[in-house]
Amino acid sequence: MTDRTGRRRDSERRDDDRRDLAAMVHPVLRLLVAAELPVLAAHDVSMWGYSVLTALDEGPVRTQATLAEAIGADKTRIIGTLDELQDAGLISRTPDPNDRRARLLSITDEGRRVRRAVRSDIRAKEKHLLARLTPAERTTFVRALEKLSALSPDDLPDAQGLP
Amino acid sequence: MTDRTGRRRDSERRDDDRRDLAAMVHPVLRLLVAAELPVLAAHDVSMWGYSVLTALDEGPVRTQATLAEAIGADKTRIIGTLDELQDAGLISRTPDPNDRRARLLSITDEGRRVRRAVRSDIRAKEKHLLARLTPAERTTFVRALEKLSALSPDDLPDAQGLP
DNA sequence: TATTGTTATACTCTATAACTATA
DNA sequence: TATAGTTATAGAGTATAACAATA
Repeated sequence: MTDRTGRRRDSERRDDDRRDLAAMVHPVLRLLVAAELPVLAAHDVSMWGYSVLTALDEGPVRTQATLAEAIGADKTRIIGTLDELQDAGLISRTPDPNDRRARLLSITDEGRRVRRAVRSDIRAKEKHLLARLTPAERTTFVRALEKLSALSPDDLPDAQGLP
Repeated sequence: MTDRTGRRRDSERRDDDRRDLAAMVHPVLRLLVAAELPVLAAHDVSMWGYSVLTALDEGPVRTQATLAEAIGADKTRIIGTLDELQDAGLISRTPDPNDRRARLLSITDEGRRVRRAVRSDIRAKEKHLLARLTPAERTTFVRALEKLSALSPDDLPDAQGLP
């Protein structure tokens, strides 16, 4: 049934023998990032910059902290990114007249153009990777990813932060 | 058909409107890592340590560089990890008598025990996450991950390193 | 006093290169 | 001289805390 080290033979492989999810997801992410970096570089946008453009293309945001949280970043570390995007004319960033502490953030037409150009190039590369899957696998894989990526850490068991 | 900003309404959503894969995979990995860290801490193993144990549980390895490459790490950065694992008695690490430059690496019985205990705990947490998917989605998702995680950077289009 | 954004500091991770020991 | 491993250094990325402006 099992060999000396406790591993099952291929013919008897069960779901149990698979690697941990993280051990599979990590290389996949590495692959995707490797595919994206040259595209981003060609369009002169950083990874965080692209993430910001994507978020703002969904609609404007009233504070930088909100935006930072939306893309899973620290509020202090997107500042440089916002500076770059603003200098490049890809986003607009002005103090809220009603509360001058906050910065109204929105994507510009040029920003939208760049974002979509980048996305189109990335899509093309993703297509090559997803071609390794059957059409049915592709659809299900993407839907599963959408579901799982929408979860928050609070959805983990025992994830209630210690008060 | 599309609203002012070019977004389609939900009822007409097409595959095209999905986020980029990396934008979905990244949060999923974050979630998985958040789930794993407390487990690893409870067993006094680092993430890299666990990765090494997993690799060595597949069988012994003759050089550290080989092991490093197998787990996608730099050969210099697993040294500390190997020190810890060895001190904890979880791996054996001895010079190859035939070529004393190389280090024969293998997992110990205790290492195997720890690795499996960790894996079992991680599996339990993964189960909670995968419960968000239907059984059919689960199976397909895992299989798709297995396929994609097996790809190398060379499988990307235009990935031929410049000579 | 509380909140938003910014800057400064330190800390972690990683990569590069220099070194040792074997061959 | 070439290879495996180690150590040292520096660099990038990130988080923490202090600060300035506004409310």
